[in-house]
Amino acid sequence: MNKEAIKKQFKDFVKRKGLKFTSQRESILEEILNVKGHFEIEDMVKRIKEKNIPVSRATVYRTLNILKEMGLVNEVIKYKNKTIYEISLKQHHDHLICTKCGSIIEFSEEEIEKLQDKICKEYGFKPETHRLEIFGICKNCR
Amino acid sequence: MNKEAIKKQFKDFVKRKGLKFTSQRESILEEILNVKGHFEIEDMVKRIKEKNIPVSRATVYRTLNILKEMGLVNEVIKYKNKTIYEISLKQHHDHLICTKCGSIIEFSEEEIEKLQDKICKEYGFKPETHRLEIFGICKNCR
DNA sequence: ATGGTTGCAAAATGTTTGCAATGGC
DNA sequence: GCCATTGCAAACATTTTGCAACCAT
Repeated sequence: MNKEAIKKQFKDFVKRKGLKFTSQRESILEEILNVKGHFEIEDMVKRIKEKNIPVSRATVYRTLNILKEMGLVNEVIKYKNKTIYEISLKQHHDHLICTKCGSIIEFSEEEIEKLQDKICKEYGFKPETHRLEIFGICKNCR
Repeated sequence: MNKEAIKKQFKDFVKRKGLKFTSQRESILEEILNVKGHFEIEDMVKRIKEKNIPVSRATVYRTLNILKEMGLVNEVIKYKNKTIYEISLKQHHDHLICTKCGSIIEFSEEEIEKLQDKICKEYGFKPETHRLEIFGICKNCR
């Protein structure tokens, strides 16, 4: 999906909720779309400050919450008391996190998804999202 | 494993590291052993305060870090910016977390563990711990 | 006696919020 | 013009830390 289509999707979502499509929200979305992989909010704030885009930290946090609700970004990892997000355009995947260098490697495994569904059924649990994080030492750091 | 054995194990670990086995550390460990399931640090602090055990918040945090390093407790969940711990005596398991009532259900699935090992091998990644959290709505809340 | 440990309060970190001014629609 | 939104700073929540007094070994 291209950027314009996503932007429109966001605009529609916002309007449907009776909210407004402001220049700040647009800027934040654009910045997020520029990032390929994962990001932390504080990095996003810094990036925005560096580009002199007039958006405050509070607005970044508030917009991220809307985007999360909309499902365009996912809270993927909680590590060292920080939340790391990613844009959720790709197929679902999970993460290997190197405890030495902090690098994050993505993987996806259809089998694991299936097993999770099976388990949820067993417990009468209706899954919304999930997060599988494997912590360890990556190839480079070994 | 019984409490005394665990306590000894902790004592040995601490000494091996050139640290000291203090009454505060002992009290904290005892309190943790009294809890069956999961706990948040602040709850632990409250519990300790209520029992008039002379241990400060800072010491609870510091001791938890030692216990985590030792592998006796695991950071199991990061949810709403809180860390939830559990004692890691039982077999490894993962969690279903109800986003409505906050209840945590444990499950374990041998197959998932195996698949994770397989993936780590593929990536040359040496796993240390992992965390699988499935968020959704539990049976009761549906 | 030595050097790790404690409690305290202050600081650090990440995130949320109240409020007056602003700006979509 | 209405009402959501913004920026700011203050508030919050969780966790860490500097330091002087303390205590296990």
